[in-house]
Amino acid sequence: MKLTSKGRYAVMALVDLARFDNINPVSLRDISLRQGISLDYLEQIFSKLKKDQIVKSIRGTQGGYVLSKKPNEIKLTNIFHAVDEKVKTVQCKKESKKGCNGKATKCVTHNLWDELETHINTFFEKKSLEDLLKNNTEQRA
Amino acid sequence: MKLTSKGRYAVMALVDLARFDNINPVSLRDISLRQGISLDYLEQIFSKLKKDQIVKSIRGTQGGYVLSKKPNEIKLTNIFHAVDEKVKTVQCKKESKKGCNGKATKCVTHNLWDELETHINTFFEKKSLEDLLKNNTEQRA
DNA sequence: ACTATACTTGACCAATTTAGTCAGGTATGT
DNA sequence: ACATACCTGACTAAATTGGTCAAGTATAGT
Ligand code: FES
Ligand code: FES
Repeated sequence: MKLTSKGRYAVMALVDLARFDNINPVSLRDISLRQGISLDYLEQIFSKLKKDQIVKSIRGTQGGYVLSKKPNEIKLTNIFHAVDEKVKTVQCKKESKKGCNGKATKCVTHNLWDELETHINTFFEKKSLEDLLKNNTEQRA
Repeated sequence: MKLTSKGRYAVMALVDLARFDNINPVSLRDISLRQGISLDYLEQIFSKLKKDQIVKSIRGTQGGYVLSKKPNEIKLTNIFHAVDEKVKTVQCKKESKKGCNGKATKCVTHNLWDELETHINTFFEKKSLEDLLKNNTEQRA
């Protein structure tokens, strides 16, 4: 089970954005430089974040991105959903009654993986961008 | 974040084994048929489980595999460790002081991913094979 | 009006990982 | 002897990841 860079980068970038967008929009170039993430890759990520209305874009010189909501309203769940970083523990179709290897019934471990998925998602639903900002300033103090 | 088949199959196979090894060793062929997992793939998995002393093997006709420990002593952690299904949320080296993109310090989200990793591992440390057996017989009742 | 900045879109790709298969072995109970 | 079933290592097709590249479009400042 591993977290992909896309998910990790999305959160890194948004924390960066949240810290610097107080006055002006933040350009992806700045985030790219500060966080060491490829600019081209960031553009892909932000187009998805925009589609889910987590950020707003301002074009032109001095343009950039701004958060659409307050940091405490942006949960990790929302971010991950936007960039298609989903937790997937089972292989069987969720809706179907069929099991994972084409069996007629759900396999012996199906419930376990469901529990696991819930367990992980709970974490993502609790954590907001604000939590991360707090954590970060505490560290610097 | 997704669970690989190897990890899922390992647990499925061990639950199956735990349910049927009361009297005789269980052959991989039986597990393969019951669980719908490729025999060749199961062999790879069981060689790892054996290396970590989760199962014992008995060769020859009427041979097969047996659990080395009681179901309540086998945690998911042990199983996953054996088959190299590890939880990996950060890209940076754990021991190194350096961050994930070659930066001099840990990135703004490092602590978060660490927390996440702990959160997931806690689940794996709590759950034992026995829990799964119980769950399964309850379902059948 | 021009230009630099910065968002926008879509195609493309190399490297890695996954989820196996295949081909041979070796040990052992009957 | 022979069938069963473990054992070992090499190999591979397909998917995923983590990007790059190219060609735009919109806007602020001069
Ligand atoms: S995981 Fe859903 S049936 Fe096996
Ligand atoms: S995840 Fe460890 S430094 Fe970024």
